[in-house]
Formats: sequence, C-alpha cells, structure tokens
Amino acid sequence: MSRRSYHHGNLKEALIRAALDLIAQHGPAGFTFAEAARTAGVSPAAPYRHFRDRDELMADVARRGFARFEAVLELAWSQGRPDPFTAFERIGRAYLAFARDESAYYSAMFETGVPLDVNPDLAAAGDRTLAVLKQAAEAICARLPPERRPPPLMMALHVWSLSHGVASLFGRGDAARRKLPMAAEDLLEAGVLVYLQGLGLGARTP
Amino acid sequence: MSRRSYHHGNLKEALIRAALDLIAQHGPAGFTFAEAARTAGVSPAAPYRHFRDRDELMADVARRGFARFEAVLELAWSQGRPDPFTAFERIGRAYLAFARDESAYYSAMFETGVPLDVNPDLAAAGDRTLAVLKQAAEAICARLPPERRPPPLMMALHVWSLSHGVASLFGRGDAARRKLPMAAEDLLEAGVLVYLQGLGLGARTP
DNA sequence: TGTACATCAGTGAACGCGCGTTCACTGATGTAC
DNA sequence: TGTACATCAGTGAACGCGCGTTCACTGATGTAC
Repeated sequence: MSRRSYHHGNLKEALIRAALDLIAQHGPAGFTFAEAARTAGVSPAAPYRHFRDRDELMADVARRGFARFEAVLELAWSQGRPDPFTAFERIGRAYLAFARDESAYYSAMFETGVPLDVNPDLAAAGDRTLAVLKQAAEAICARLPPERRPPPLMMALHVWSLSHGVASLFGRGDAARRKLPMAAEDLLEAGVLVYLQGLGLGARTP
Repeated sequence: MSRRSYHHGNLKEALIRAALDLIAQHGPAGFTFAEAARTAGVSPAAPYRHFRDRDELMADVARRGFARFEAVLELAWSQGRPDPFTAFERIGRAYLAFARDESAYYSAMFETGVPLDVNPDLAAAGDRTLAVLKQAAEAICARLPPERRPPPLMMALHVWSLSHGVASLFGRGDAARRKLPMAAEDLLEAGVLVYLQGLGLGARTP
C-alpha cells in the first residue's frame, strides 16, 4: 500500500479517479487512456494490467456512477418518509444535484454511448437505478384508488425522462447549458407537481 | 457547377453532408475534419477554405439542424389546426421522429457540447426552435381561465425537457438506447396527456 | 469579342503530435517448504 | 525463520496511425476594358 513502492498499490482506483477528472475537464470525448495513465503517474502500458481497453474503463466508470446514483436516489427517497410527496420532491432535487455535482459520472453514464447490450453489469446497474424510481412511483400511485392508478413503471419513466431532460438541457455546468429564467430545480419541481396533479394527486391531498 | 471541373463547386454543402454521414456512423465524437474531406473527395486542406476549423463546421451543422428542427415543429404545429390539442400531439411525434430520423443533426445540436455563448447564430437558432414550442404552449394555455393560466414559457420548457428526455433515453437508434415496454412515442404522449390534465385541461374538454 | 489580370478554390507534400497498443523486461510481493 | 521460486504489477522503448494544420503552389473562374 505504500505509495513509495515500485507497485502503485491502488492503480485501478487511481485510473478511475483520473478518468473522472479528465471527463470533468475536457468532456467525455476528451478522455484518453494515455492521459489517464499520466495523471495517475504510471507508464502508458500500466493501465492494460487492469482494463482491456479504453472502453472497458469507461464502462466501469459508468457502472460505478450508476451505483452511486442509485445510492443517492435511495437516500433521497428514504422509504418515502415522512410522506411520499416530500420524499418524491427530494428525489428530484437529488437527481439534479447529482447531474451537476457528479457531472463526470453523469456524462459517463448517459453521454458516452456505452453500449448496454454487451455490458450486462452496466445494464443491471442502470436497471437498479430505475428500480428506485419505480419503487417511489409505486408508493405515490398507492395513494390513488385502484381504478385510477397508472402503471408505476410508466410514471417512473416519465419522471426519469423529465428529470433527465431538465438536467441535460439546463442543469449542466458547462458552456452548452441553456440560460433559464429560473433554477433548474424549480423547473423540475413545478413540472412534477403538474404531473402529479394530472394523475389526480392534487396539492398533496389524496 | 460541373463535378468534373477542378473546382468542387459545392464543397461546403458536401462537407456538411459528409459530417452528417460520419456522425450517423460513428457518433458525434467520431467525426474528423480529415475524414470529412476524404468523404467529400478533396484534399485535407480544402475544408479550410470554408470553415476555420472542425468546431466551426460542427457549429454550422448544429445551426442547420436547429433550422430544420424549427421547420419540422412549425409544420407539425400548423398554427394549431384543427385544434391545439391535436396539433400539440403532432409536435410530440414530430419531435421524436426528428431525433430518430435525423439523429446526426440531433446529436450535433445537443450532444457535442458546442458552446452557445460564443455562437450567437447557434443560440438564436435554438431560441427560434423554443419559440415554436412556446407559441404552441400559449395557444394551449389560452384555453384556461386567466387565473389558472401557467406561464407559457414554463410549459414549453417542461414539454421540451420531457421530449428531450424521452428522445435521449429511449428514442435513439444506437446501442445505448434503453429497452422499453412501449413505444417512445406512446410514452411521451401519455406523459403530455397527464401533464395537460394537471394544468386543468382534461380529456380535451376545456 | 478578346485579352490581361485578379481572385478564388483547390492541390499535395510536409510537419509535429498524441494516441492506442505491443513487447521483452524487471523489481516487488506472496507462498511453499 | 529462511530460502527458492512463481506470480504479479509495473517499466520504458518502440511501432504505426491518423489527426489537425501550414505552406507554397496552380489551375479555373470571373471581370475590366
């Protein structure tokens, strides 16, 4: 573990961290295997001991990103306490906060075009993230009488899409962000409120 | 104009088309200036007569994309005929159709990180596109009594975000698309219907 | 209508660069006895 | 506890490649008179 030794000791983690730094600085396309090695302080051949190639590293970053994202959303949801609506609002804010504060992860997860079909682990990590949203949607939908209850999966996909759209278009930290006459968080929250109203869940009085 | 002549005659257009082909094939990051020249059948130095650099070409593709997108949405809207709700539904379908059929344009517009602040033309083109959505939102909002009328800009941003989210996550043609138990168009339409309901515009009976 | 000339849109060769990847190697670490 | 040895995680040099960009150039086009 000593950082003075011939062996790095923790190169895999160091490469992941380097990749995140580079993505944050130069965008997802501006990350190179060689520069990641340089940042980690090893020779350009060293990363090949830990990743087959650049794409495998990228997929691993995305996978870790989904795991963190899932944890963040799960924490925001907190089993729907104190009530599902308050918790649901927290999810929205947590979503945008993650996209902004962990934008390198977010880029790796959604903007690098990592193919999901050849990465079962990655696809599974993404599915687990969706499962958190779905679970929250179920709790919300349960407040409706069965005959007016929408499919929770559909509701989860709507909320995911709206959140992702707001995050992509208005919630990023870079120059491609569009100016907005309000905070992205407020835009999302207002949108979710209208949506819930549309489901028949008006003003938190089911 | 003869294609046999020494001069290409229409190189600028040919480079744009080449860029779109390359983006469609290899993604927005996989497009290079050199290969665009090769595709157009000219030497690697030729593009510099028409574009300062790679980024300027990319920005021009994005600008043209916004212009086409605006036209597509405007046509879908068709001044809200026969009624605003039918026309609004058409906009949603047109949005997803554009993202799918013209995915090279869509990538250039939203996924290349072209900075908007140094490209006033590009920013203006994007604003004109938003203006179409806003105009549609205004027509929809006008169906509500003034005291329950939301800001049309907010509604336009919600619809844009939802559409972009659905398109990015589920509506693309590549391997990064997520599987969905329904068509992206149906997901978006259902979401918009719930949203309109939430505004108080239920089942097309204002 | 011809001619001289300016302008323009290309050529093609060259450059320096950083990339991904490979290779034989070597020093450190871990393990069997 | 010591020693021999296998394994492992790095090195560093090298490769071929394609990129963006520049340069002096040249053939085609357009224009003035």
